[in-house]
Order: sequence, then C-alpha cells, then structure tokens
Amino acid sequence: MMARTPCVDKNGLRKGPWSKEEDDKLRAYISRYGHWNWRELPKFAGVSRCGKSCRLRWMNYLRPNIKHGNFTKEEEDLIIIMHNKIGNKWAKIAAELPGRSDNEIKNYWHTHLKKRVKSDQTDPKNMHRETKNQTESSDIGGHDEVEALCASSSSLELSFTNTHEYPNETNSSPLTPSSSSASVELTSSKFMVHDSLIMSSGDLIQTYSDEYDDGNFWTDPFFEDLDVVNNVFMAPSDSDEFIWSTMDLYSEYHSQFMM
DNA sequence: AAGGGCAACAACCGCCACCTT
DNA sequence: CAAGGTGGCGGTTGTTGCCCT
Repeated sequence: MMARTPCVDKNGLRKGPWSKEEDDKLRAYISRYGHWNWRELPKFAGVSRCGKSCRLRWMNYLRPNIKHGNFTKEEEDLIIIMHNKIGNKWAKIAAELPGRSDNEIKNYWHTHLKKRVKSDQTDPKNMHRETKNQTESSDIGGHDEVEALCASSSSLELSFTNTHEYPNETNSSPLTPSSSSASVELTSSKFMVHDSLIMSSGDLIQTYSDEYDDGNFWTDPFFEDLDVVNNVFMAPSDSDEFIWSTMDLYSEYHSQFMM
C-alpha cells in the first residue's frame, strides 16, 4: 500500500494508513448509527483516530458504492470539461461522478489528466480538436449547464444512503434508519443525552469534563481521559457486542424519553 | 542485480464557510 | 452581533512500487 507508516500523535491517536480492523470498526459503526458527529464518533466506534481522519476515510474509501481506479473515458472527459469550466472545484466535480471522491479525482487529475490536457494542447494535431472541444464545451459543459449540473447533484449523498443496505436494519432505532429511504445524517442535538446515558450505564466513564484542552478540534481527544474510553468503554473488537448493546440501550432510552 | 528517480495515491494539514448558542 | 463548534474543501506531503539506466 502506498501510504505513510503508522504512527501515534501526541494525544495517542493513530495516524497513517488504516488497518482492516479500523476500517471494519468504522464501517460497522457508521452503517449502524450514521455519522452523527465526526469528532465524537471515533470514540464510540472504538477507533483511536481523530474525527477528521475518520471522516476522510469514510468519504474516500468506506462509503457504500465508492469506486476505485479505472476511470472511464466518459469520466475523464467530464472531469476535463468541468475542470476547464470551474477549475479546482473537486467537490463539485466529484458530485457529477457517482462513486468517485473529490480526493480521488484530485489525485487522478494531478497524476493523469493534467499531463494529458497539457499534451493535447501543445500537440499541433490536436489544435483542431481543441477548438472543437471549446465549441462543444460551450454546448455541453457551458457555464450555465455546469452550474445546473452542480445544482442537480445536491441529492447525491442521499442517493448513497438510499442504496446502502444496513446490516442491522431490523434493529431499527432512533439512531438507525427505519427504512432504506431514511437519511443517516443525525444532528448532534439529538445526541445530547448520549454521554449522560453511557455514563450512568454502569458508571463506565467516571468523569467527563466539558473543559478539555482548547487545542485542535479535530485531533484532541473528546473525552478527558482517552484511556478510559479506549480501555474501558471502548472494549477491543472481541467485545463489540458490548458496544452495540450499550448503544442500543441508548436507543431505547432515546425513544422512550426523547421522542 | 542494484539503486536512483519518478509516478501514484493515501492521508495529513490548514483554512474557510456555515450553523448554533 | 460575536464566538465557538463542526463539517467540508483544496493544497500538499510522505511512502511505496515500478521503471530505467
């Protein structure tokens, strides 16, 4: 794998390439409960990563329907046309390519397409084609049309959630979609009770301070004592059932008192 | 066969926009 | 209105594999 070697930052959070176990934990958690809050999520998913790293991993690799490699000619052409019109707006371009992440498109552009475009433009044999493309661009990928394309893509994320099969759908709860048409997006406010429930549930976490360090939002631990979370509440993978049962307990609590 | 250079790409980092309080 | 929290975007880096000499 072409990635950085694993390491640990000052907060004990892992950096570098993701292991299969980490992927499995993150995928299992989000599939079941959605990404309700990226900063808190890794603690509950049992992953020693910062929220930002989890988000990136999910968006670029673990999302349902995500595709890798082998860009089609149509995809390449669309990237080139849109890049010609809107520049490095990778997220907007990615919105037009279902299953492709902005990061992958960005990488693909830098490693393949940029060179291709450059050589196309400098190759005299392509001068005619270039002019033709520009004409076509104004027809096919003109500014208005690209904007319209981008606007129409707002439901892309929803379409992903629609097509995703939740492995535990029968365990429907306020935190899990009751049907495949439900969004997995959950507001943080709906989760306000989460911590207090878990704390009261067997006093697993003795203290949870609101006054954690004012360092970096993405990388600093959410709980005052990360070790407590990792070693006590977030048990190793062989105790995943415990995590799920605790989360389900919360779900019941939520449906009983918060709905 | 060795090793230097380059390509590919996963992941990190900083910044910004938006939302909530 | 200001400040803090959060999500998202785009630029960049770092590592590894491959190719060429």
